Amino acid sequence: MKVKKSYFLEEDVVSLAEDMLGKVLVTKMGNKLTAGIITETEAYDGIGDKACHAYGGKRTPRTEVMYAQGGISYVYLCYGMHHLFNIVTGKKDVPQAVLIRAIQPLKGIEEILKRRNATKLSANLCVGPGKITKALGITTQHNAFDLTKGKIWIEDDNIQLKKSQILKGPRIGVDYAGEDAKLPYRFWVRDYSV
DNA sequence: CGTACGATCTGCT
DNA sequence: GCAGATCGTACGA
Repeated sequence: MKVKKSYFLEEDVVSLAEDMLGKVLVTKMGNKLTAGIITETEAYDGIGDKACHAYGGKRTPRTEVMYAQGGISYVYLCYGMHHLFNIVTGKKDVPQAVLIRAIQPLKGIEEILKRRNATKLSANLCVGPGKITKALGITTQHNAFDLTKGKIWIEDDNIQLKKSQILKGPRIGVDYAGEDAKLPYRFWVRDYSV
């Protein structure tokens, strides 16, 4: 079932990033339904986190959406060509977000393959933040979407993961963040199989 | 207004 | 393993 708004508000962003492993990210673009199990996430923890776009309370047209109440999307363009999908969490004016880095394709596999320009499933097909947006058809047009109402949502299908399957470590590509680059804010599932 | 660069991926070697 | 792709955003002038 679809998760409620309150899910995105009640815990801190780091706990949520870990908890989102095993949840299902679903998009419905036109009549194309695609979904995948979330297998890798990263937390970006507000104005005190040097790796966060809102570090130091920075507010720009791009980051503004992170200051809204949780439960909406934050999609932005990276390296001029990749759309990265984040889930805003927490209270209004607290700019936190969870970056979805990898999924395991679950529904609409054919459509996912078509969008990814692939002919068969492979281990790396939807591993990497730029790949999952392409696979699910997410672009910057889907920025600031309400994840409890629109064409993008999160489902809790009660998929059980063992504690021992969940690993954590430093985030990727945030070397510029100094000490904060070392924080264990990245979570992923190992040995994942359906 | 001009410019430098990024929470990356792919294809070729 | 490595370079090239490719452009919105942020920031300084």
